[in-house]
Amino acid sequence: MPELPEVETTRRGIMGHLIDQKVTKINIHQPALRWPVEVNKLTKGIVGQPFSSVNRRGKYLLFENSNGTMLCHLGMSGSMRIVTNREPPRKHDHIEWRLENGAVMRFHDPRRFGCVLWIDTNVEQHKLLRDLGPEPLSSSFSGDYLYQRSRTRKQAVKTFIMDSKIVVGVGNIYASEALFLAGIHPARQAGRVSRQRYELLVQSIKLTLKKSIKSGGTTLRDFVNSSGEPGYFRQQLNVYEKYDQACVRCHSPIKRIVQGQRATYYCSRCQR
DNA sequence: ACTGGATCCTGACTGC
DNA sequence: TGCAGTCAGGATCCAG
Repeated sequence: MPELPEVETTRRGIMGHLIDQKVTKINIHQPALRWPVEVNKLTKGIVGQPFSSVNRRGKYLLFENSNGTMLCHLGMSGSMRIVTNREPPRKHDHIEWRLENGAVMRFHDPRRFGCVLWIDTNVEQHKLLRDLGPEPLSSSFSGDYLYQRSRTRKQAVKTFIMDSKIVVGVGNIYASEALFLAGIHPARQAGRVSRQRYELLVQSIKLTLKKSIKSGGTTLRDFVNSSGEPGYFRQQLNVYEKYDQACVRCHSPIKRIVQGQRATYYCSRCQR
């Protein structure tokens, strides 16, 4: 489910409810997530403390308090909601955090590809974060950067930009969408894209992500924000899940291929 | 160093 | 109705 815009939408939605509110209790109904939740460690780290900030690195959410950092990933089907303490938990609400003002945050994740970890060492050096590429909306993510990193790569440009060691946060939807905007064929070898076209691709990635954040992200099946509402960027998608439909630019039918076990959508006339 | 494939899991949907 | 097969916003791990 969530790519960078959906995670950022979640972060903005939950942040105001959490800051300076002590966590009074944590209930872990299902610890078997992507990695087992370390119940004692996590409980000890967060109960009795308020979170001082909620940050994002790529698709990871980082909840900081004076003891350390709680790191969450929403995986494919995860969402984080703020509800009242009277709302009954739903199926697949695996973890809940109770706050002193009565609000409750719940982590919902049917497929359980997400994770919730407690880190009491330097977060930036954590195994899951230390090798991550730049943030796509930062100035260090430039056409020149992608051009330099790609020179030795024979991999397809689509899987290349989805590699979090290259750049974080570009998932399956936005990779297809950005390549369409930039007019680059998704199967083109990363090492055979010109500097000028990488410049355009970087602009397209930034634009696509920014516009999606403005719309509250993309809901295909089940993404909801912290208030339980869907995102509305789906209406602005040009190619994703548009197989056989007319390209908005040239009207030829949108193609679908599979790359790295993921569906890719593109226009064979507009993208070379 | 780099690449592709298998893998974790549940649910929605399709076709027989 | 039921059952099998396919497909999903991710990304680690491992073999080659």
